[in-house]
Amino acid sequence: MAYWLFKSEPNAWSWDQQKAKGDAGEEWDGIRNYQARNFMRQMAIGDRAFFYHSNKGLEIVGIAEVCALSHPDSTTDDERWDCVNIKAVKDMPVPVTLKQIKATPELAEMSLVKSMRLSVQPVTAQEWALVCKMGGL
DNA sequence: GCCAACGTTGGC
DNA sequence: GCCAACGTTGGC
Repeated sequence: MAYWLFKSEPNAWSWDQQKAKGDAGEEWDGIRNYQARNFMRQMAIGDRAFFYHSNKGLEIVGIAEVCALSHPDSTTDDERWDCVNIKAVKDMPVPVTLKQIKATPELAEMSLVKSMRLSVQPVTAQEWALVCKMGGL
């Protein structure tokens, strides 16, 4: 199983909205970046992902799971863009902030720090375990 | 709201 | 195929 991180502006699509969708999940559409798309194409059903609030919050607020493989993005006719669906799994008992991540040497290599603008990113097993621990899981 | 970083576009 | 211009993202 692989680990990922999805970024969303809470104004556009928040963790609460994601949770409201329940197990049905929701299409992670609107991605118009090749790197992010390529990562989504690599995802498998059951892969876990952090749900990060950008712009407002700046913290990892929950854990989601990939529940549909990469398919054409329904919000565009442009066939270049694919996306997966994700569903909320659980809240982070204690949200892990960007500030904390930046202050943690073991997490200095995270894409969140290194490639700030990438909206879908891979997370290593080590990073996953540590962030979960910091979040109280 | 500003602005730096960075990805994409398009003219040559 | 290069690179300048432009648009977008996202932290501050």
